[in-house]
Amino acid sequence: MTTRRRAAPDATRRSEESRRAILAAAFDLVGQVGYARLSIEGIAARAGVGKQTIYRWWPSKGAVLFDAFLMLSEGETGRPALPDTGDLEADLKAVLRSTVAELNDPRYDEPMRALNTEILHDPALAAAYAERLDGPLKEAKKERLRSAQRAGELRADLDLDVAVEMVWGPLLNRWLQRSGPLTPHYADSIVETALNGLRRPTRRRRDQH
Amino acid sequence: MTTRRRAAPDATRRSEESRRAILAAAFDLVGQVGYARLSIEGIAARAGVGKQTIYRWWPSKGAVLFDAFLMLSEGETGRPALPDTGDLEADLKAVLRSTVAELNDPRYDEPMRALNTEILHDPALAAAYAERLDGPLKEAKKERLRSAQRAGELRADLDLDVAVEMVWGPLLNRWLQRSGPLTPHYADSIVETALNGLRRPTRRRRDQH
Amino acid sequence: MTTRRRAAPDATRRSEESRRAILAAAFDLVGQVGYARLSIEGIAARAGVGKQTIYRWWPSKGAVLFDAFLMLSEGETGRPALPDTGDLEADLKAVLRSTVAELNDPRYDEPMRALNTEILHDPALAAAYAERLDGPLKEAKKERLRSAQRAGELRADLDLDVAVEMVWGPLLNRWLQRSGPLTPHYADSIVETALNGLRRPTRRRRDQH
Amino acid sequence: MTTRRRAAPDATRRSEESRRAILAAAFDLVGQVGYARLSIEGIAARAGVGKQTIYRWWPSKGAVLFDAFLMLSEGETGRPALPDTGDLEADLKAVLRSTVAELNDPRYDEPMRALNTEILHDPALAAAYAERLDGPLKEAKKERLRSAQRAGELRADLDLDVAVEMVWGPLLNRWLQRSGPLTPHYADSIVETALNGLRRPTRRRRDQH
DNA sequence: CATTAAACGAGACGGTACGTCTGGTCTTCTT
DNA sequence: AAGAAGACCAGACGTACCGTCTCGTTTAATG
Repeated sequence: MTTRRRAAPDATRRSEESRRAILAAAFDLVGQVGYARLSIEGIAARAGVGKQTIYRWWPSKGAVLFDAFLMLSEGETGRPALPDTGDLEADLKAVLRSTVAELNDPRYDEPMRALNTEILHDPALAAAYAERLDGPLKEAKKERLRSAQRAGELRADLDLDVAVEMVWGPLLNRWLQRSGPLTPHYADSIVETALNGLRRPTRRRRDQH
Repeated sequence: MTTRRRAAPDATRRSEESRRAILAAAFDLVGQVGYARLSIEGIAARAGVGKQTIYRWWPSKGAVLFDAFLMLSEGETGRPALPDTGDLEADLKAVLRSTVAELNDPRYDEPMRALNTEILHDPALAAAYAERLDGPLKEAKKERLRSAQRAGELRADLDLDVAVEMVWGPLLNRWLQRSGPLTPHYADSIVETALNGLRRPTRRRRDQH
Repeated sequence: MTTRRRAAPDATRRSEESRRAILAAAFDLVGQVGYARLSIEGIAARAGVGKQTIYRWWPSKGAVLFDAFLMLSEGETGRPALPDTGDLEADLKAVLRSTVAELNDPRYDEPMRALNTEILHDPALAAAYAERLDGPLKEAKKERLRSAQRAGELRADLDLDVAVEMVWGPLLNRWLQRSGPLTPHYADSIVETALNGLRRPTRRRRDQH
Repeated sequence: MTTRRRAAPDATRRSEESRRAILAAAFDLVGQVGYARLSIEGIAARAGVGKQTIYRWWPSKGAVLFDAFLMLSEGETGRPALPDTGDLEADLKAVLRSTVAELNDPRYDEPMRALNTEILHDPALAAAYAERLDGPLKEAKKERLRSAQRAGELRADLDLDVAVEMVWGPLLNRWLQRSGPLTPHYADSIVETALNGLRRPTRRRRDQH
């Protein structure tokens, strides 16, 4: 379905070169000056492009940024997968530790905060994010959990969406709100707590075996 | 948030009336026009106040908004506490269900998103938030968990900070990123999963008793 | 006005239909939106023509407008001539009165002002105007004066160019600068003043005869 | 009568420094880049002024230019007067010759063409021009003619407005339309022709004395 | 008649300037 | 001295056109 605004630009004539320059400029700039000072004018100037070329193809600053992330993620070949050594706990700890490292890297921190700012206020962008950027990643996470489920490591009746959020939600939240330090130990702690639960294990009845 | 520039304004002469008008205007406006279109000019005009009066007492738009929330929260007397019926699971479910309801209320949704936007980009504001707004609430949450811990409901070796994040992190994250619907059932699901953990319970050894 | 750039376009293939549509659109538009808001894009759109077709055949907006006037004037057959009843004063008054009427007609006023704007700033266009649009008309004016000169009505040593300017200059100037009302009485007044001169007639010496 | 748009700027707070800088910049720029390329942005940049400061006080580019001319003309002390040696013809020739020189000076040519362009299209500006810039000058011209009239040099029944236009109209018109060269000889020719008229003098009857 | 090269409509492109809006500073007058 | 008011410099906003440059698609002269 081709929803069109105004005079529907002709995508077949679109300049691929300009598109890439714009996305690269947007990503670079957001890392340099932060999201608040990121401007369409700045992107256009840095990309060597007319402003109209941005306005013609993107509805908002956030949409440009989103596509910039999309371009990066599409650079990665194939669909993502989490390591599966058979030891779920170790695998999750490894993944969360690397996520922690990434979030502590200022090269990724600022752009990702910028993207999250837009998602926060733009439901359409949030949907696009959920589908195109986070989607494949989340599927990989669920797939890893499903594998562990089949191996009998996880409860059979788990809601995998909730399970994924239980592992990654605390981490992302602490990052977004800066409510605490992001350390490898914290990553481990999340995994252990999520896997074991908060509840004190109760004694099993004797005849259970 | 009375960060000061230059020749420190004399707080004793500060107009309490203007201060309240500004904070009220900020809160009203952010709910009406959204965060992106919230402007200092708009707040000043709505509050019937000169722009300089805002710049004199607050360093940024976010700081005004923060103080607006602070004013609201200080309306609530005493320090907050979670219900404690002795049944942790039921209590948490009740609290999360009411949080879900609040987040679904458009009157709170937009202003709270606005506040989170600022926190996202301003570490100083994030610290202030952690200390003055979220702090007391988080303490209440931890207190409820501590109580359950004392009652033997929770593991003794729990890191309560992580435990709190395990319960509220998924919820806040789903809200911020709009990555799924916020339903009462979802609230319940979080609580159950967090308490029980993801792991399939292993059989206890017989000699445990 | 077929000034050419680059690889001279092949005039034999030129679309007469497009040319007429462009000139008509230009004339219509300048009357509707005024000269300041007349744009090549607007002309092209109104004429149902690509912009390049205009840029291919005309060097400037003014050149298009000039050709539009030229097209109109060439609609009039043969070369123009002023009435010659033998009474110069009456003939000039009649002509100036009709010119006054034309200049007061909003249908002609705006387009002619537009043309004069361009002439004001573009010497090449001024030359083209002098040669192709105003030229024949001026020749007709001079011819009428020459006829009167032959009849002994006018001084033998008159510079006819100056004489023509003496009659039409004041009128055009008042119109361009809106420095006064354009009335039939004004037309008469110009003719009388120009013919008789400003100077008070001196008494002739007796021996002149 | 204080016609106001929007929120009526408070003229008492107006920055005289900015005003002068803007007018000077406008005059300089129009002489350098011509009227077509004169832009509000350019004026603001050259004047070291925010664009809004121009938009706040002037309705159009032409109005700025007009005020720039006005500032210049008000530099001249007192009200203008034409020379009056008692010999009208000589005085007029001197004045027209100096006008011719001025119009041939590129320093004045371009700015004055620019002003005339605006007058051409903006009746309000034309009225302001007639009243404030051209007005005093025209009054001086009429005064000189009136003096000659009193001295018996000119007809008693002359319409002085028409008379003035008869002398200066041809010159201005030839300048605006570039319909011929502006030479000292041309200046003389106009004066002579205007004074003597086009008509061949008729013999006086003998009994006139 | 098919070929073919130019003109054509369409419109994307890098740009410039528009007129508006807001940010943050400074000044003036009032309370 | 603080506050309301608002002018100021600065600069981004989103739009309109500029003049150039492809794109296919007519269309007219030629081989």
